[in-house]
Amino acid sequence: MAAVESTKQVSALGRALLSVLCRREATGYELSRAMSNSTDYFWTARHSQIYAELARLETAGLVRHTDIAAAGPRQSKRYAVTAAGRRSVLHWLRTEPEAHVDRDPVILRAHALWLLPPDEALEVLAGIEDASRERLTLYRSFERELDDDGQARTASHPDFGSWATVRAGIEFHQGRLRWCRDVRRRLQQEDG
Amino acid sequence: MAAVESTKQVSALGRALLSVLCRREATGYELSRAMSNSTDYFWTARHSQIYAELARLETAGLVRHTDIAAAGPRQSKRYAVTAAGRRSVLHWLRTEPEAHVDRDPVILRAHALWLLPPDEALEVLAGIEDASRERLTLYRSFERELDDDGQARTASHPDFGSWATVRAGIEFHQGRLRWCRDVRRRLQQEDG
DNA sequence: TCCAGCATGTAACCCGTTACATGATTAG
DNA sequence: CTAATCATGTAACGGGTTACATGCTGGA
Repeated sequence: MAAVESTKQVSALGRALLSVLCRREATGYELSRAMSNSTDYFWTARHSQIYAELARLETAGLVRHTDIAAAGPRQSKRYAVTAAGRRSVLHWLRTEPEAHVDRDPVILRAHALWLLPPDEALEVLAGIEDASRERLTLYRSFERELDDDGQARTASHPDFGSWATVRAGIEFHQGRLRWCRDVRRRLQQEDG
Repeated sequence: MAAVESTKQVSALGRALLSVLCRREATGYELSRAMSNSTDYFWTARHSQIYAELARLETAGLVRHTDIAAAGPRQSKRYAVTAAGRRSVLHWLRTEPEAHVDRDPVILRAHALWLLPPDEALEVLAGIEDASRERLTLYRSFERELDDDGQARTASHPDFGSWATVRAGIEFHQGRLRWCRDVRRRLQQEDG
């Protein structure tokens, strides 16, 4: 008798958690620390969501926990992917990429930018530019760390995944800066 | 006595709708046609959401409708921004840009890519690349149309806003293609 | 003493998607 | 005759954020 392989779909958050747990075992708290700041250009989630999703993954048989002693009042739960969990990640990687709708507030502003006088529009643009520059220096320092460590060059090492996401962040913000330059040029044509 | 200026915050969708209505009056149906496909790299929403949000904007006094004859059984409602609506858009444009968390499925895949053997990872990458190339040709044709029309050069013309969003889409996918190239190189280093 | 960090969890709420519902006109 | 398009709307549900709750340890 084959085990009942989760008929239910794993959510995107579930995949993100599994994908982290494929690297190393972790508690919900550790996962939430790693994912509640979006500084690593990967995936964000709050602890409230993570604890709930871990429970769901466990009933689906994709992760398993062992109780460990903890500093706080409660016991801590160390989660690990099961064989079925790893299989489900690999299966997902082999399926067609899902469509992505991005609702980016910068794009909203861009769409309404014509309503502002050019000099004010330039200010808005400068704000966007500053934010992207800041992100860029952050991601670049991450990339340097990963490159110095060397493991990110090995395609089968977890660091390769980290490098790939950080690189995507870099490329994104470089693109955004180029966009800022393009828009600025047109605004200045008008202004000058 | 000054009118009670909406104490409630306008949602992102609300701002998107106002920003379209600042260009031209429109019915809910027209708005939903314009926004239900994400082909113009601006903002997406379903009609169910749009009709509800328009009602909210109206009670907040930011838009106003006039009934018009329609093809269907119901009357159609043509919406227009009010002075307060236009003010609220301008006010928002002058506030600090909000942070954006993007949960991009491509990034999720990238993070887990090390789990696949290099040749399969290359296939995944090729799929991502194809999707971005397709988008790029679409957006480039939009940009050409806008540039041919000429109005997009005028910073105070609505087309300037369209051009800016389309340009952002182009820059985004160019960045993504560069990313694909970078990742592919590292994978091939491993492979070859 | 008081605050930060550890370590869970629950509940209320908002935003977005999917699906249900209605009914007229027009093109095939 | 049938399907698509016009043109609204409601309801159920899932994902995500914010806020509430608990209680221990270690440092300022």
